[in-house]
Amino acid sequence: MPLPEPVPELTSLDLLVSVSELGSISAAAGAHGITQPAASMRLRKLEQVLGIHLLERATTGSRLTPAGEATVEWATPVLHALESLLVGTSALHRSARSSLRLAASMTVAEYLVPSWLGKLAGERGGASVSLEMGNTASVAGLVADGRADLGFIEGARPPGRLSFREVLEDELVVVVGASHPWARRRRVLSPDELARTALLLREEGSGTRQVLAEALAEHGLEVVSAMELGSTTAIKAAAGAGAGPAVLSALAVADERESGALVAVPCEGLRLHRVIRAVWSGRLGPVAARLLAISAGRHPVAGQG
Amino acid sequence: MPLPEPVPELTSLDLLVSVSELGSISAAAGAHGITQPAASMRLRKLEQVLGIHLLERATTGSRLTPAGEATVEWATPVLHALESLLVGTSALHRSARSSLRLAASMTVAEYLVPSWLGKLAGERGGASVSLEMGNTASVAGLVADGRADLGFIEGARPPGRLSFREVLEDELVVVVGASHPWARRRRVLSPDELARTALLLREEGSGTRQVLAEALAEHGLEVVSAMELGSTTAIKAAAGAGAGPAVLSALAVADERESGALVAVPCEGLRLHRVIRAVWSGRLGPVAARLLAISAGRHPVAGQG
DNA sequence: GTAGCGTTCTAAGCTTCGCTTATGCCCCTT
DNA sequence: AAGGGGCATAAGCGAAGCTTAGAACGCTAC
Repeated sequence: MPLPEPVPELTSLDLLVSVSELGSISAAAGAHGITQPAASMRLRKLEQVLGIHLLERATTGSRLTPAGEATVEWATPVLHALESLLVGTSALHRSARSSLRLAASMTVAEYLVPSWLGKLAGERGGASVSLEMGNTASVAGLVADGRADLGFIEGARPPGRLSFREVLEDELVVVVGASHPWARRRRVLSPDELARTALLLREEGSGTRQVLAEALAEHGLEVVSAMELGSTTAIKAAAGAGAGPAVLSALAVADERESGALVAVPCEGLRLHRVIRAVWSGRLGPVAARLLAISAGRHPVAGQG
Repeated sequence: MPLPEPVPELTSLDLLVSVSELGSISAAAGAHGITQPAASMRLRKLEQVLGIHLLERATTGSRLTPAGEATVEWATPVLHALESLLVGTSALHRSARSSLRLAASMTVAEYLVPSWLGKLAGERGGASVSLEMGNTASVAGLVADGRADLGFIEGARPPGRLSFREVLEDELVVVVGASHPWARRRRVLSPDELARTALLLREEGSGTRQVLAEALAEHGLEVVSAMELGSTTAIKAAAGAGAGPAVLSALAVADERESGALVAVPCEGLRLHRVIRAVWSGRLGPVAARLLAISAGRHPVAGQG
């Protein structure tokens, strides 16, 4: 479902935030490395795109209107989320030398690493971090080979003589779109019932699917797929549209559950837990140790509520 | 602190999400109303801006690389936050006729209304909602005059014969930047101590400042301002930079507390609560009733933890 | 009161970027 | 073997955005 046009520009939203902090258009322009007329035009266009007055301009500077203040408040989470994206993608460059080389499973890399790196950057500015994604085996391999300083794996205990530490617990949850009958269901789901239902799943080989299959296998059951999709996003979109139930990591659906787009269905009698552990080899450097401490800090519980 | 250049385009991120859902560049192009070469160019540029390969192109369609999947996951919160911004700003148009006319105090309008409207839109598509912002008195006036169907006010009990209902409780919290000494403080803050400290505040007349002043007045104390700033954002930025403690609504600093940019300092003996109430006059229409139900639903507790 | 500084808008000119149309190649399917 | 879907390339056009330059306005200090 594409965005409605027209869409405000990220740089213009950022510029508006700067105006609110600095008090004048020209100061904000300077901070962004553009000229004052350019900044003025961008803000005028932003007002036009949003259809509201954002600034009260005066020859002594510019103040935000109440609508402008609200827009700044609404823009802040957009820009924060963008920063996470930039932190994550920039870590994915195969940079030659980095002060910290991470390796992580998909779930950890996608949902946890950017916020950890954000906190790390908040404390020590100039740490260049690289990130490699892979399954548990390949992450363990990178760490064992010394090609990664610190790794994060799911489920299995680390092989060999790697040091490890439990970081947090993840849990798979059954989710459906808000329009699905199960969204209003009160009874707890039984393993049997889940196995009789066609589910939205990743292709064979996905770690999440494997955990689900093993949990069902303990009851002598097998997964039935309604549709095999290529990405977590595709599964979430399909489930949200009511295409059926899906089983995903609680970390992956935290946002959608909060916004109400997806509803978790309580489920009983299945071992859908998995532990996320940090692994490393030898002695940790100072930056790696700091990241480990951040990652093992308090986290919102990924419960099934 | 401006964004680093270059910044990815929102429409390109949205396009990437569509590719991940639809499985091909040309299908995504069609969904966005642009031609296939244009979509191809945008995605190529996005890859260049982010510095990573996002797509595995083939003559049978395109699949996301692992890095592409992660990018989609990271883009999703950006786009969700953007949708909230668009919902909020579009409600601020003074539209001639709307199926629901809201009035709300700044805090409610900024931090709660967009998510309520998002949920409302999720259930009933075509409700056009308008939003007016103001202080408690003006909101009550709009509702009493029949120029708003439903209002949300803070603190005071609604005047006159308006119907009302408690929606949630808000709380003011003392926050400091992560580098401030109080961030690592263990002792609880006393009213006396708070009054002896110069604080970052809005100008006189702000509702938040008034609540703080009244709470201190109960102890015979007065607020001391270190700096008077024009917007909540400016205060948060200054506090985050370590300029001093600020006192803000828990709703306003929820994001920053989660990200660690701001730290709440426990505080004892002050009445920093305020109740947020919905107010209306006469009989509620179906859309207004639905929004009221959404607003009075469960919410994350705005505690002082 | 006047000079000066900082703020804003306007205007003109230029460059650059992005989209569309048209075309060719490749691979899978029938 | 032929057709269709999907992606890339090339050319041309149009528009959008930035910079430089100039002018008006208001506050402040002398």
